[in-house]
Amino acid sequence: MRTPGTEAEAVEIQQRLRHRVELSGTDVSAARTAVGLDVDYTGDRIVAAAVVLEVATLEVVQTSVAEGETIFPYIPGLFAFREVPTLLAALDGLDEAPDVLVCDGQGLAHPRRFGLACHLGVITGLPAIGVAKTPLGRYEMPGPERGARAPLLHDDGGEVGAALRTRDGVKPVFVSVGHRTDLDSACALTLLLTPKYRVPETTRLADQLCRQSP
DNA sequence: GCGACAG
DNA sequence: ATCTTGTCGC
Repeated sequence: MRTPGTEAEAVEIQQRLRHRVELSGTDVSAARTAVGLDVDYTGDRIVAAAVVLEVATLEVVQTSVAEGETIFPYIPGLFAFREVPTLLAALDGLDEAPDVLVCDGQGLAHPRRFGLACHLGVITGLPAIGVAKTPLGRYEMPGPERGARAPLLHDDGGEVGAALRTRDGVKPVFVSVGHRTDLDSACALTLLLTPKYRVPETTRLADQLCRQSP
């Protein structure tokens, strides 16, 4: 997918691709491997990192880094166009495809139900979930214990994700389906990836890796 | 029209 | 995302 020249063109691309999202098919909590994806900005450069973990042990299987130029501006709702090209390059550097993509941003929890995790899932054909640190829409507050969850809501009232508590008494993360899985599986996987910190190990390690790769 | 708005 | 110290708690 080339970088859109205008905001309107970007929206058209999302409208066209959104129908390819599959909302079931894989229990990602049974995945053997999961890849964490994140980027870091430095001036007009962008560094993307992919870290593959074995879900059962949380041990690193492989890492990959790619660098590119920041072309598309940051626009909430179109944020994926800024990061997708370099993230795909990082994924290309992996020897074998991971079982699921764990993205740092929204999946269906997006104004057009097509956030970053949907972009990456549909383009790669791999199961994908979005785990964001802040939500785009409204949400109900889950109970205070790890594992508690409450609906993340679209403006039209539909449930597009979940506010999921990954640590007792700590602000929840915002989980949504990206591609080829369901919300229950996505939340279950997120809990497997958060034994100690609020944010999934996949995302934490990818964040560390791209942050230290100038 | 205005504000809010993933990273 | 980034600008930014010390502090409280497990």
